[in-house]
Amino acid sequence: MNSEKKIETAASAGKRKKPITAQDLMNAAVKLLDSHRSVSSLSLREIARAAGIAPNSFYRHFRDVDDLAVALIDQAGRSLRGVIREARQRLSLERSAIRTSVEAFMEQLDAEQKTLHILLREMSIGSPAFRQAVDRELRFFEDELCEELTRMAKVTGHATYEPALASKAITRLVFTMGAAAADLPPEERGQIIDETVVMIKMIMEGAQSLAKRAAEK
Amino acid sequence: MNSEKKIETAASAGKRKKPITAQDLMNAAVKLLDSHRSVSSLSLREIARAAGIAPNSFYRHFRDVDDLAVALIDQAGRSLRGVIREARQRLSLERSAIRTSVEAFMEQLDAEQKTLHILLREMSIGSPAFRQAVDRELRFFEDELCEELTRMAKVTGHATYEPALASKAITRLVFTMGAAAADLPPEERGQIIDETVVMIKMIMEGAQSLAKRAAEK
DNA sequence: TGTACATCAGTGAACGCGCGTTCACTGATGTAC
DNA sequence: TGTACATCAGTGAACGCGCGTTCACTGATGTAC
Repeated sequence: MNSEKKIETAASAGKRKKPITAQDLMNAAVKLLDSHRSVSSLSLREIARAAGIAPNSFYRHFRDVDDLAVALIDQAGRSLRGVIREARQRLSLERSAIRTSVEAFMEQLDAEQKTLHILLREMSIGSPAFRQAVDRELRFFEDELCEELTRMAKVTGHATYEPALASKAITRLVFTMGAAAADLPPEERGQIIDETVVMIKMIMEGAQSLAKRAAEK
Repeated sequence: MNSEKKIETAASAGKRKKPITAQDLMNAAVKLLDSHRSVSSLSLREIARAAGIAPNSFYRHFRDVDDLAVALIDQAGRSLRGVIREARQRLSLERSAIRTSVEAFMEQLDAEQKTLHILLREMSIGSPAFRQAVDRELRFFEDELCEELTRMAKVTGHATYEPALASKAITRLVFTMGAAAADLPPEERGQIIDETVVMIKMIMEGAQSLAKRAAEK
C-alpha cells in the first residue's frame, strides 16, 4: 500500500516527466468545450492545465490553439466518414435506409471523441483554416449522398429532381438537427431522429415528385 | 476652418465627456464580430475601445459582455419579425410566395445592424441566456410559418403533411442557407437564394404529396 | 427667471490575474559503432 | 554487450501585456422652489 501510493504519487504529481500525446491535448480541449464554449474562447494554458502538462509543452504538439482546432475538425471528418461507412454496412437489412443512416449519424455524436458535435456547433465560426476544414467535410458528405441518390434512382426508377440540391438540403438539415440533438439528453434524441427522418422523406418525396412533373411536360 | 477644426477636435478627442448609447456599444460589438469572431471572444475593453469610451463606462449600459450579447439577439429577433412582416406585405403581388420570402430574409442579412447574421452564426454557442434567446426567435419563426402553411392549405386545397415538421424543416434550412449566404459576396447571394427556393419547394411538394398518400389509404 | 440640488454618464488610475511566448534546462529513449 | 551521442518531450522561471473590475471623481442636464 505504501509502495502503491508512492507509485501513484510519482505518476500523477510526477517527479520530472510525463509522456503526453497530441490526442491527449485534443481530448482535454474537447472536454473543456463540453458546455457550449467556443473553441476560440479556449486558452492555451487552460488546455495544457487540463491535460496536465506545462503551458510551454503545448508547443511540442501544436503551433497554437487554432492549429489544434483544425486537427479537431479533421478528426470530426474521420468521424463523419465513419458514419457513412457504418450506414452502408447496416443498409443491406430490411429497415428504412433513411432511418438507419440518421441513427448512425446521431450515434456518432456520442462517439468517444465528440468532435462531430464541435463541427456541427462551430460551422460558421472560427479562423479561415477552421471553416475551410468544415466546408471540406460538408461537401464530402453532400457528394457522397448525391452519388447514393442517383444510384438509387437507377435501381428504383424514381428519378430525383436536382439531386445535388436535394443532397445539399438533406445534409444541411441533418447537420442542424444533429446540432440540436447533441445538446439534448439521450431520451429526447429519439424524437429528433423521428423528426429528421420525416423531414428527409419530405425532401426525397418532393424531389421525386418534381422530377416526374418535369418529365411530363 | 480654424474654428471648425477646433469643434471637430473637441467632439472626437473630447476634453471631458461624450454621450454614448447602448446601441452604439452594440454596433461597435457587431463591427468587431464582422470577420468570423465569436461573441464570446470579444473583450469588454475591446468593445469600449471600439465605441470610444473608457472601459469602465461600459457598465453604465450592460452588466457584462454576455448581457450585451443577449441584447444583440433580441435585436436580431426584431429583425426577424421585420422579415416576416415585409414578406407578408410583398406577398399580394403575383410573384412566388416562397421566392419573395426568401429574398426578404436574405436582404435582412445586410440590414443596418447585422444582428440576424450573428444569430445565424452563433445559434448553438454561447451562454444559456444567449441560446435561450435564440431558441425563442427560432420557434417564433417556425410557428408563424406553420400558421401560414395551414392557412394556405385551406385556400388552395393542398393539405400539408405534418405542417409543424415541414415548417421546422424549412426554418432550419433557411437559417443554415442564410448563414452560408451571409459570408458570401453579394453577387453570389443570388445562387444561394435560388437554391433555397428550390429546396423549400421540394419540402412543400413532398409534404403535400405525403398528405395525399396518407389521405388515400 | 435664478438658484440649489439630485441624477447620471462619463473619467483616469490602480489592482491583481491569467495570458502567450521565450529561454536555457533536463533526462529518458533510440541509434551507431 | 557497452559506450557515446543525438533527439525529443518534457520542465520552471520570467517577460510584458491586456484583461475585468473597483474606486473616488467630474461636470452636464433636468427638476423643485
